[in-house]
Amino acid sequence: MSLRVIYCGTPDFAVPALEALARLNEIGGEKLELVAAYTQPDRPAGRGKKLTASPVKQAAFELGLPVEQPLSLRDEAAQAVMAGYRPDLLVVAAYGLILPPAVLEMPRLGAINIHASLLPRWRGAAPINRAIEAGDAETGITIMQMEAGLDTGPMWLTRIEPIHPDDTAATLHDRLASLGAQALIEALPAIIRGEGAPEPQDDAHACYAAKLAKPEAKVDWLEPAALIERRVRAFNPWPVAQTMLEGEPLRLWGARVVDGSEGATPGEVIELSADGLVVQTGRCALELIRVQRAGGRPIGAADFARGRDLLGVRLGG
RNA sequence: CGCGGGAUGGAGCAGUUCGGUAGCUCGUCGGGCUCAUAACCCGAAGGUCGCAGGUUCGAAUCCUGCUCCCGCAA
Repeated sequence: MSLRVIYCGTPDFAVPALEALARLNEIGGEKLELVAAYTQPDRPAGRGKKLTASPVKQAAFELGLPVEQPLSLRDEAAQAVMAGYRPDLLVVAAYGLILPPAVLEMPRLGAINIHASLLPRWRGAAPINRAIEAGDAETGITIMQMEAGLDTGPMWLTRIEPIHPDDTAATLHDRLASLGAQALIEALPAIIRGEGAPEPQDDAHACYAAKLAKPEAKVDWLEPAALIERRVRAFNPWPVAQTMLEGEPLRLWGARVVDGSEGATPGEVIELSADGLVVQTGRCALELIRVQRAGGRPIGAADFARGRDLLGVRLGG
């Protein structure tokens, strides 16, 4: 007997699990057959607006997998195409398209999802970023059975991952992507054999991780330094915390909380330190360690400050 | 052909408008001062000005082509 699997994913996060699946010949006593990869359609992206294939599409191409990129899975034609692959199981990771009930019910074993948080906390699109922004001490991976609701399905397996004080969304993302692949492989045998039952989520403890939006990246210097510092890490590598300096955007890639100065205006540069520059906030101050101006690469804030007269300058606005 | 910025000693920048000695803040090295120092003083080394071609007596600067980096927008 063989198990026919369709993989659905789009960004980098979904690549390690796809590759891990591709390396397996059998699982849970059954022959594993990856029959197709579903990913979002190519979109104009980057400078020059060139059509760009998703990371999952590129990975699938290298694995020699058929790739499907429907605009939606709500219409019957797309569902018929999927049915043609005769899937026994859907594995979904950050796919970005809604799977309607007809799709969830099509495979014998349904659809399972790799979610980058400890559900029911941080259901939704940006769990990694929101966990850092909120200052969570730990997060993790949940392998869950998908149902119609947004990340509401019962959980097969949970893996915890600590959030380090210097973690950015980029570093945590990489660890979780890798952990997600491991957790998937670990959870699959029981799922395939129908052993045990997934644990329902406690909706009372649910919270939602709203998708990141560019406008959020703008720093409000009236906020506490601790929150701004978490956002600097949560928004790295995208959309990147940002402020305005003398009419030009300045992106913040690294910062740390330090003592503030009495009487200083939030947003004011109150000190040039060995590592960078210190900016007053609503509570305490933020020492900028790594910054980037438009047109330039990220550089140490101390380097940035060289040759510039920044003391007393007001950021933001 | 989406809009735009940039490449100048090890770092960050000015100089390009209007062609004429390679400059600033640091760092490095040497020396001095100091109980001492990331402080201060004196001195030195270090640059094919992204690449290629063109104009010119003369190009970092003007013209043409190319490479690489990046912001916005998606």
